Amino acid sequence: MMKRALMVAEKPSLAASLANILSNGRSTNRKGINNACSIHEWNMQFKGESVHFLMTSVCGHVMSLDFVGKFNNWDRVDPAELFHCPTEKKEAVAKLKMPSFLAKEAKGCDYLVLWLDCDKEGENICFEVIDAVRESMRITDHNVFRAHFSAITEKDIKAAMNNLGKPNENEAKSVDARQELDLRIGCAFTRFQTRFFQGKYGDLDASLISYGPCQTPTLGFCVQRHDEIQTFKPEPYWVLQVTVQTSEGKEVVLDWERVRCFEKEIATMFLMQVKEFKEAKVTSVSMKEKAKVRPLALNTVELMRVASSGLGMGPHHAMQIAERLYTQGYISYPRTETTHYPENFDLLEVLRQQQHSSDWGEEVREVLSSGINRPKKGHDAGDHPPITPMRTASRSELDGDAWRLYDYITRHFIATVSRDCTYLSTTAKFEIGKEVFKCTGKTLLDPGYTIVMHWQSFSKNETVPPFSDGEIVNIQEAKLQECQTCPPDYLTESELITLMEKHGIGTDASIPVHINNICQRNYVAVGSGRRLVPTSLGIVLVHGYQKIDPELVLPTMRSALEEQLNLIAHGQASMHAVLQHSLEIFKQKFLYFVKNIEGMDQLFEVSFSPLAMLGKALSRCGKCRRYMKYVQAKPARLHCSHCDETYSLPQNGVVRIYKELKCPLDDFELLSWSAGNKGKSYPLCPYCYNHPPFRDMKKGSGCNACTHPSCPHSLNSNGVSSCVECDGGVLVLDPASGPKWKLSCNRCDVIIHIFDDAHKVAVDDGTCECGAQLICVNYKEERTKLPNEATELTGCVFCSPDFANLVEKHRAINRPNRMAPGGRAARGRGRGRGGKGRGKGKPKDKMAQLAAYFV
DNA sequence: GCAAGGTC
Repeated sequence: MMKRALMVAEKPSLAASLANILSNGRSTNRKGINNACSIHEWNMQFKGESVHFLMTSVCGHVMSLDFVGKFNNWDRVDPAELFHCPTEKKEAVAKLKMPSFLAKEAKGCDYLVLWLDCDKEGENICFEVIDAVRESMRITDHNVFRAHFSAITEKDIKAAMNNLGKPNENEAKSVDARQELDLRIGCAFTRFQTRFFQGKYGDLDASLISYGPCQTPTLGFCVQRHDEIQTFKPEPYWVLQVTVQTSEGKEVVLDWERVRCFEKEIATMFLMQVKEFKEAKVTSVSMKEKAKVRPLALNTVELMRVASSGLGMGPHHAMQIAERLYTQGYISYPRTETTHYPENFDLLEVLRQQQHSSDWGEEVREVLSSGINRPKKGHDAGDHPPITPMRTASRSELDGDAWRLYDYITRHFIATVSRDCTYLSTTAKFEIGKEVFKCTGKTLLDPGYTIVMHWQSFSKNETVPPFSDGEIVNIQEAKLQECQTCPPDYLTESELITLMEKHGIGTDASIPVHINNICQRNYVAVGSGRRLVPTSLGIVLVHGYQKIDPELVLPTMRSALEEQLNLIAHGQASMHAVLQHSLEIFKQKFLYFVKNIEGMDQLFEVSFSPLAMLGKALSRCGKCRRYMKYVQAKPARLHCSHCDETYSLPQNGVVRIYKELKCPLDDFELLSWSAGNKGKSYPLCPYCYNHPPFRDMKKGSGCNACTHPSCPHSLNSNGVSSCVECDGGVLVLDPASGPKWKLSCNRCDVIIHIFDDAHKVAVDDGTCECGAQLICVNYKEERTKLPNEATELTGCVFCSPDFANLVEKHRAINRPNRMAPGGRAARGRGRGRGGKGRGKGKPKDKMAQLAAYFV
């Protein structure tokens, strides 16, 4: 039987190109089970025999790192634990079913050839792929290969195929280490600061106060510029300005060679000296041919810079549009670091496609007829060719921003093969006494690429009148001009991208994400000219880090971390050693930060208002009976200033008091939540919403204990009875506890299990002499445990003899009393074991589920 | 709900 080889690329587009090259255009194509990846097949000689090849791809990382389930609970986990708690790899995008897709295609394969991108992330994905196919094919040292390629060209790809190597485990491990460090450090700091400041201030206007080794230094750049502006002290200075008249009577303003002077007396002295003369003498006229060079081929970072500064589009938005242009076939792959066209890149063909364009066809035809200029030598990062147009588009087929981006990409491409713009730079020097002045001008020789990139062309007034050596001209005016030094302006997005690139913060793909993050988290706002103006939250955060531990916000922190990771990649240190070392350092930094958070808090105090000062009284607290305040600013929440407790609420809706009713479990006044005017509303108890009373009930799952007519927890309904073991306690029937039904008291620690295997249990309308509500139980006929095969029984769990055999009453051990005098225990009741199913899901689903138990 | 990195 013919042997089979599975080949895997990093993304579908690359799999298609590789298959096309390797099969000489003879591959067949089918969709994979996840509908995202295609499989290209053909036969080809390999290792001396004909082999059936399958070329497919992943979509970036197959797996991603996360904490194991219970450590994702912000309430129960101390963020310091995140530095050592267990982690696990989860499928990066569950709906792509990537591991099972790969496993399926690997079945019956004899070879695995990895065509992941040739960088550390790609190396890491190699091992994710190997892990995914391990069960389906026998993986040995001899049947797994790694293709090393530096450009998607026939020459390079075929050479890679003929010279396969092995995946680099050290590089992959360095990525594993990076993932773990980023996860643990980022989440620990984020959770701590979010909790700390959200519990104190009501007008932060941010639901998350995040920290990240990339996003925080990014914010740092913006705040640094803000500080420079704030601390800037304008200084006056004086400029000696002389206007002369040419022989043709034209006025020309000369530039002073000393440029400016910061002392008025001295400047005045120079002026007096100059004033003694009526004429200026031209001492030299020099002319030099200079060039404005054509641009380098376009890569992602440059595209983002231009989109922001030239087109007013944010980098995130620009990349979304670029991606759409790419998938529609208008441009080449838009994520690349490379600024150098591959040797066999058909520049002429791409250019010819554009020659009939009504927008730049004329310029293209000119370039074609005069012959293309060899593009400037750029940098080949070995990833993808530079960004170029792939087919013509007209203004009508692309909408606004898509057209503007396509227009730029195409003009940029044409410019890279156009001539440089050349001009004559003329400098005339003048002497007035001992002072020297000059006047420079530019005369266009050849507009070159600026015809197509017209916004870079010369303005008309840059030419200089034809002075000649030794010429004497009249001085028309000499005066001092008083000026002031100006502060820098806020950082433009384009400048920020340059800074990030320079300091190695983020990658071409993640730079827009980080910038987007700090905007969305309300740390910076985008001002006019796409300048990034930090908000008071952003400023206070950065100043706080600088006060406690400046390294946390330093751009060098990321590169220091990368240096450690490189030790792993180069095999100079084990992953374990590096992780242990770096995690220990950051854990100490974290603990120090927590201990000294007061320093940051002092800054918050000045800019923000404490929760207690904000909001309006809304509903009563179940613990102290005082009114709690509703804080409307994001995230909406309730705050009891007497108990100093904050209760989160469902977001993006309207919260009102609900009929002045109280929750039977904890005496908190009930609220009604509705989504806008026409949206559905449901009642909720603020305490139960934060501390679910039943096991399996997700925090924040909506109506927990309330008096909504259809809510089973209501006293008016069927879920709650009085407890007669204690004074004033309420027995709650846990609707999710069947078939071992459970009633538990919210005041004493009684738990009553009843009617194992009962089909349905409900609290009846009737009341027993002892004061408890009657309980009604239903069995299915075949499973009844009642005398005479009855299927229904109503009675009291405390006194009815009929119930004696069916009730099991005990006291919970170590269960904190929900209404203990010293304040309510934080833990809810009766969440004995984990599990899934009932009690989960959206509020409305849960209502339906609960209702089903009691109707 | 959290990071950063791939990519769709």
